Amino acid sequence: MSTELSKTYDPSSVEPLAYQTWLDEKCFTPDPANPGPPYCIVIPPPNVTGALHLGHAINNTLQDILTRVHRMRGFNTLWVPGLDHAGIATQAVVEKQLKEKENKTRHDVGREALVDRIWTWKQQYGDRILSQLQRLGASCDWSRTRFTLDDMCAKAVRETFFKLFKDGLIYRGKRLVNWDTHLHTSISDDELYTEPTKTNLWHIKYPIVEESGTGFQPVQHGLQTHATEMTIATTRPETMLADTAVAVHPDDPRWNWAIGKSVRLPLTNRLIPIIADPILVDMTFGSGAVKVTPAHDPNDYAVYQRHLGTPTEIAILNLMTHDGRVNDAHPSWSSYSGLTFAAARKKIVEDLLAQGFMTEADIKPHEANVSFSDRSKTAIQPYLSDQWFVKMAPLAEPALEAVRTNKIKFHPERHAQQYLSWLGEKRDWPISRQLWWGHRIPVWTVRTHLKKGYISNESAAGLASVLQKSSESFVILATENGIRFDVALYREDFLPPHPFFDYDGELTIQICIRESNEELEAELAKAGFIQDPDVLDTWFSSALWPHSTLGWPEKTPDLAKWYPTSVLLTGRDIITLWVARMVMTGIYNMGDIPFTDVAINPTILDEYGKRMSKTAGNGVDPVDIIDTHGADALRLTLTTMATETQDARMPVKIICPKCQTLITNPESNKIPTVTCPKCKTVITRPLGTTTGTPEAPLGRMTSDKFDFGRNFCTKLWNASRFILSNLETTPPQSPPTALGGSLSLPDQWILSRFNRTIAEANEALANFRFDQYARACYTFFWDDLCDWYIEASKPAMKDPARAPQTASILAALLDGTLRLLHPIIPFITETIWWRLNEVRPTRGLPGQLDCPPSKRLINAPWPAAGPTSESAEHVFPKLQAIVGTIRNLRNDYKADPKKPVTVSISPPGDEAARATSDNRQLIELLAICTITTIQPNLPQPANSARGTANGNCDIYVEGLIDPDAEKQRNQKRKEELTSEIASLKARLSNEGYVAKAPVKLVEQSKARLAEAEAELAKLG
RNA sequence: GGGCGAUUAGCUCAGCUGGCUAGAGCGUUCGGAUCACACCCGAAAGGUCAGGGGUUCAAGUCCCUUAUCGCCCACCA
Repeated sequence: MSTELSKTYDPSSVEPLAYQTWLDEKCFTPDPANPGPPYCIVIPPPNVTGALHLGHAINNTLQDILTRVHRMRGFNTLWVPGLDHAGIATQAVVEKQLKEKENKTRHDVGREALVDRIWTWKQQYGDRILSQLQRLGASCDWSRTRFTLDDMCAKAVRETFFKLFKDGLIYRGKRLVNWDTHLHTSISDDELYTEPTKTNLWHIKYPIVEESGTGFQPVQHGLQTHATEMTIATTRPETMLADTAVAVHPDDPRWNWAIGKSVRLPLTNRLIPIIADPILVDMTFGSGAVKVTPAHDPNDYAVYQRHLGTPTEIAILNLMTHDGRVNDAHPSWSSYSGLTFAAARKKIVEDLLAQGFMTEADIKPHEANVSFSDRSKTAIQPYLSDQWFVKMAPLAEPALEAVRTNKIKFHPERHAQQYLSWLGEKRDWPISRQLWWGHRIPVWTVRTHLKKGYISNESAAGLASVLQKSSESFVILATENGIRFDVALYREDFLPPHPFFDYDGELTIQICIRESNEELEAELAKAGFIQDPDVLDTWFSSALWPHSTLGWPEKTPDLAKWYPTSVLLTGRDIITLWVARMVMTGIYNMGDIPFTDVAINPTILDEYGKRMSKTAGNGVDPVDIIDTHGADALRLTLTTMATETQDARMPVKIICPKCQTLITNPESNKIPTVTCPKCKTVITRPLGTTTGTPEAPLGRMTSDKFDFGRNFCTKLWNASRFILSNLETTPPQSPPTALGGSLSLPDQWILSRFNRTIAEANEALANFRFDQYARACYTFFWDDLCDWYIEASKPAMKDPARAPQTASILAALLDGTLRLLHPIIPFITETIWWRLNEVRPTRGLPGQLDCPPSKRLINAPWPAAGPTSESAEHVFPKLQAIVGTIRNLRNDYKADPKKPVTVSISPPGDEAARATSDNRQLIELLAICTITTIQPNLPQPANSARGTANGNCDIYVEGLIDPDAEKQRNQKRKEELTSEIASLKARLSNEGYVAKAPVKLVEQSKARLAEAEAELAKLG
């Protein structure tokens, strides 16, 4: 097969071949036994909710860059790919689809069937995601692909849960969840939307009474007569039935005298205390008195928790049934029980009015933000429920320490703040979810009665037999009255005379089983134990990702080699949810941090400034871009966008599938189709998981931002073709590139620039400044190599004496450029490399680029930075400026583009004159001119146009006679110089400047002033 | 309300620890089918660095403040 490069660059013919070659040769699959220091990245596992968008593309491109760079640097490099089951989100999309297509709820199909359907979905989108990553060029080790629900991860999840349970870090507690009273399910915050809703603010009078038990006497306070009732304002009057306190601000003179007294709750006759709570109550809002309904309002629940265990502890009453009606838990609610909350509100308002606790004037229109369920579109209710929690304090402390002591570093650093402040709160982590898609909580529970000395009833007797069978595979926890009854121990201790067996009374017994064990579970079921129906928060499994993917809890060679991993690359939105938790579980399970660096990549926004997201449906499929621009172009463009700022905006257009017209993408994602303005085709918008129909084909997206990358790749392709064609016709110098003292100025300059670029790339990569890395390579290749060195090499290549060495340098530079760029644009560089290997198998730079080169670029060593030449980098730009000045004059005077002009040059001194003379040919070629004289202090020839390069080198172009143009030029130049002189003079006459600024700067200013004045004098 | 960030050329963005003529790509204008490349080459125009204060010999860069926008978190009885 020929590796010859086609005349035009076509990514679609290059990319699949290169990728397949890497796969075939197992370039991505490392062996832990191989030499080389470990380098490992674990992918932030994409959710299987849908396909990847450009946000994922940038994240994965950057990971691939680090992976490829380190592979080239000789590290034993592993990039672990994988997927996240994304509990709530995935179940939600499948349930939504079920509803739309079959009008069924999950209860209609049942747990097992729903989970099967979700697996089907996972298969479809999981495969899609992996193929997207491959199109992108990700050099992941696909043989190690993980999924957060696979057996390996499940084992890690079970082990971690068991460990936490055993250590007493998992407990059962109450929590307010968002309850969908229509679907009878709790839903996540993500599935809520709030809408300003017109409602009322009801002002209800609560009579104040002396402390409970002393009768309902209106309050007299000292000599002053205080109010005998409190007016509280509420948007939800129906919840008053479950009020358990009224809160006021302790500093509020209107009410603080009443703290410790009570109110008689209207309609129920219950006495509830007046308490002080400076956090809940805003003195400036409303009446300054707030009703507290802990079971039905998140803020009020927080009040309940704050006062728990203090003298002002308050009660908590749940008013609601699971379908959103008033329950019958309290006798005083009897006239309302069974009513929906809406109906109860109506009746309560009527009753309050009738009984004089409120007048019509106390009902005022109000607009409030009401939360609705995205799925059922009904108002959600806060609902008190039992949940599992992880205690954070013991886990958080070492995780905080790891970042405080710089064992883990964030890039950019500022993101550590978010991590530290969130973890610092140490709020317990609710880990149970009322879902079916996820890791089932491995706890079996029974409520039973124990009698002293023996387990009394049948189910508990069954327990005894279960216990006999099991080894160290379970932990028992027995609780009563919300207090942990400490009997949690291993089996060998779990025998009489353990205090457990002396307990007499009702007990809730929880058994956590370490590993999946069907036999044991069957025994438990027989003994009346029921497995918890809930599943774990999806973050519970992803928190283990860096060690679970490497095989933990088994002691695998992978784990030994690659844990801790090296860098975690992710978006800033999950620093708390994910990064912090990985650090905690990593330290807890492994005794060591999961990674040493956390690099945060920018968030990709759409053209309207909204975050690209799967659920929002404004994501752009990277494959769309790969099809229009190529994967390398996509990668390069994204890499240059990876700056330290946090956002990157991405304007996109929809391509009309019929006429290819580019259509502006509408902002609202509620618009499902667009119409092509040209051919009037109706197009389905590519929103998340939408697919086209025959009537409305799916549009695809593109963006001209990626022209940047495509143009660069084309340029690289063409320049390579040029260099290769030169190499084909020039005999190789042996040994490869003996770069002796015969180097010309351009040779020295370009090699120096090359070495500087390597150093810049290294530094940028060390700082995770991917944009700087890409730009350093871009500038070197295009501006220096193509625009100057290749042009300068053209005459050299025609000179038989100089051609072999020039060719060797070109070969080395192409080789080095390909190595430097490979991590960013792997496909095209690999393809060119193959051809270069054929055309010039021996090449290199001693000590920098190895020779013979490796067969595949992906395995080629990263270039070592060589010496730079200060003098070459000082002198060559002066020649560039001379060329620039001549070109400028040619343009300004409209010289015939093909005809050389006659030029004389007056450099500022003998040394400059020599350097100019030495490179006369180069200047003549690049500026299309013939140089007649190079001499300091040259008077201006007659009929010549004048320009200045480097501030002090006069250049005269003869034969360009255009008095008007000259006048205009001179005038403009005079103005520039005059203003520059004025500002320099002002600066130099500033005593503070001359006294305090560095001497070097002052000298420079003086020199520049002299130059400018001299030039102005010449202009007359 | 708390936190983070942004505001620099028409657009999208660089500009590190303050240093003297603020850069790039695209777009625009002018010129160019030259034997690597028109997805190209050469040249040019275009910016009181969001507004206002302050520190300093010197501010796009540091500090304060105002405005607008974005994201994350907490969300107002």
